[in-house]
Amino acid sequence: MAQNIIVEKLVASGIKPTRIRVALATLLLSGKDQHVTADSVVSIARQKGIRTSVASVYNTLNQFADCGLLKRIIVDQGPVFFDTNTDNHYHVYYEDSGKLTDLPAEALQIAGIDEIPRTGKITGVDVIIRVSA
Amino acid sequence: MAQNIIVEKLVASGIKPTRIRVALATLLLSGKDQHVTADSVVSIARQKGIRTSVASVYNTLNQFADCGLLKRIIVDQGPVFFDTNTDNHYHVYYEDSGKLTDLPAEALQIAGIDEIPRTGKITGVDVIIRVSA
DNA sequence: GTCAGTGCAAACCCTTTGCAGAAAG
DNA sequence: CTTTCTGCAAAGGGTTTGCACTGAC
Repeated sequence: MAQNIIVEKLVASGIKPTRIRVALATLLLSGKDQHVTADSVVSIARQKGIRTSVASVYNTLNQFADCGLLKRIIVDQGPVFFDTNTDNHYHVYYEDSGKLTDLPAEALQIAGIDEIPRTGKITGVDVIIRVSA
Repeated sequence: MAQNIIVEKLVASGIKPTRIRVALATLLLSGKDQHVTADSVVSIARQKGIRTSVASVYNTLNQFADCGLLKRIIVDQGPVFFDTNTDNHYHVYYEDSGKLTDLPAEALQIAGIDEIPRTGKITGVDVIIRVSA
């Protein structure tokens, strides 16, 4: 079991590895990249027999996102997506289906970011390519 | 009065120029670029003595956005921003204050968009630079 | 007189919060 | 024991919807 690796990952991020946190981290952080919503995580978790609640899933996802284990992606006024791929990359959003796909950082070359007039430091560069039929 | 220019602009966009639509279009489309929310439009309108409702403001803003007179900008799970600048351009979002500022298209050079693997056509490229203190 | 447009309130979706019970050390 | 975590239900913010009324041709 890679359970101990998951636990280590949580501890390394400053998160106490409780039952729910380990369970959700196992679902989300040990497989391949995926885009989930709070709702979809509740479904997936229950399907796997993990007894939990909406509130706890939100708590956990927000914690994971705040400490960098997940990335929040906002595409519309609907639910927030959480991306298990935390590398620098971009997104393609299919407006018709609501599906979201990754775009590796190499797919786009963006120049000029450092020259942007601003006060404060850049905490993220979100790029969403919207596509429809 | 530039009222007739506003009416022409609505008609040209396929929108029947009713009382509320002309009033809001006058507020939004005749001055300089601004970022508004449904809520802020209700306030501004009432301040100017325009009697209207939340529902009508949403209806109107959504219509304007759907026909290209306004641009929707989604920055977080809060209210949707409507941008009166419909030119191709990007945004800087100040996470601490919730303020949004424009970034002219020339500020960033983005290469590779046309080569993105996709099905369907690109309806928008949203770029948000997130900044915090 | 017809039909779109408007306003109000209720409904809606997603998310957060308050609080009591459970679990962990 | 104490403290944090969890789950439920209720509240919250933003947006949309249902429906009756208004108003323009």
